[in-house]
Amino acid sequence: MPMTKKNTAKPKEAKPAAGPAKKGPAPINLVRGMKDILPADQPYWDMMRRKADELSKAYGFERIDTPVLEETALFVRGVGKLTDIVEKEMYAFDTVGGEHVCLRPEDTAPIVRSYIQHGMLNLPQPVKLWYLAPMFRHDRPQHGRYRQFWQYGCEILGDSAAVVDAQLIFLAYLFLKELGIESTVQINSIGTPESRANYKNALVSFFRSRRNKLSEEDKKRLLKNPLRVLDSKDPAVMEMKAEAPQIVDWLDEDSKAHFMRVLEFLDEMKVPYELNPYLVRGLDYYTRTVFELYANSGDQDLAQSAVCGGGRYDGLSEVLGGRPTPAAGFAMGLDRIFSLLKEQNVAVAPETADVFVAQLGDQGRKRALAVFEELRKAGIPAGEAFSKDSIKAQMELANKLKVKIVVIIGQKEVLDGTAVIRDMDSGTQEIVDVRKIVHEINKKLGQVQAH
RNA sequence: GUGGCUAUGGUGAAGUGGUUAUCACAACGGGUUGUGGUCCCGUUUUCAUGGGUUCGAAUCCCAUUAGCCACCCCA
Repeated sequence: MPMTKKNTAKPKEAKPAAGPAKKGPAPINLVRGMKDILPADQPYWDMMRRKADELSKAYGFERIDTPVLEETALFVRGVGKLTDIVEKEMYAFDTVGGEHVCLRPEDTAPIVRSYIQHGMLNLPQPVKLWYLAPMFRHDRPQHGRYRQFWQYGCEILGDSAAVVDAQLIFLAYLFLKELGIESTVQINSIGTPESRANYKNALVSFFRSRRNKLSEEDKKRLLKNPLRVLDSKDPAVMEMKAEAPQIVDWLDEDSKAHFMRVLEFLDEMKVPYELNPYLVRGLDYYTRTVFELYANSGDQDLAQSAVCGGGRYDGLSEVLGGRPTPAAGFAMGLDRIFSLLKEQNVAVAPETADVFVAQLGDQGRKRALAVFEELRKAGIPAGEAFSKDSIKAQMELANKLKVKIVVIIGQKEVLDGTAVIRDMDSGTQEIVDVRKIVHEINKKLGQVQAH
């Protein structure tokens, strides 16, 4: 559906006698970066929603929904003022009441905000929460990257144990696996803010001495967020990286021990992972464990093959004005998983009715309405087209819906107190007592299933 | 935000300067008013938008918009 007409303010009325009246106002299009999830794709989304619900519950998480709109300050402080998300990707605006608000770009900060505001520290710790909701970032759209995108995430607040990190990673891995997507975990530890600061200094002085080899982009990064230089795809930097100081060597003893324990648990749970000393995350709140999950299937070269990101964020609660609260979590990009599911042609069971209620004539229609309702109450979902008069059109529709049997009620049947039951595969029909319709249909469905 | 590629009915395509723009699928209607899947007939809907070059533009040029790819960043 192309058609674009944003700047349509042009006066085009100049020629009134141009011919037959045509074209009303220009069609309204989707806002850039937005996406409709159409009925044909819903089965995939249902699969993901159901799996998220099932696994989260099984692992002791409780659902939470936070508002789409939050105070802008929440993310400026939580995610980090200098991160790209906050600096240039937020849908931020002032309300008529003068509040500074924005569409949430992620859900971890809001959840911590909620944890603090509702005194969840008085609940038995840890508090385990999950969400499945749309997020908003004003990025340049691409396949698998939209301005409104859906995330499934889990957060564990109030627990600093290494096993928590591992369990979250395992859960993310399991979610993908059970949807039929094999993935690999990339993992690293970025220590505490203090140990990281030391490492940053070492890194900066390392690259400073080789400053002339850096691109303009990387020079800027070196000033703003030195860790990100490690992410650079510049071949020159990739080479230098090998000699650059590694963060593992700068970790404090506690962080190192924590990291080792996380890895041990992952080994125990047989989660395939790769240590990636260059993995740093773009959000300021992370401490210690950071990880990303990549789908093995799909196009490996695609920049959007990262489907999940997460880590530990022990300092976030304090930054947001709460008590020190260790925590960790992950966020899963459902739009990307959806594309993978679709590419892999994962079988999704379309939800179709087995029965169709067809009617003929006004009397027939009235009786059919009652029969339809009777079936519904009996737990038999049925298709219908009560607005259509032609039996032919109704049969065509029944055929397209791939129902197994059609109940036909016309004038004659109303007078006789009967109904016609047609087996759509064999084309055979039988006349039954309309008062026993539910029983007859159940019997018939039982026979059909037996084949 | 930067660069590259692309843009033909609802969908997938053909058409690279010359008359009424082609095909398939889909949708809707019909094949004498009580029966689907096959078949036959018909109908609706297009050259993304704006401008330019030309006797003539879907076709060439420019701008805009959008999609995709890479970067940036991230899920």
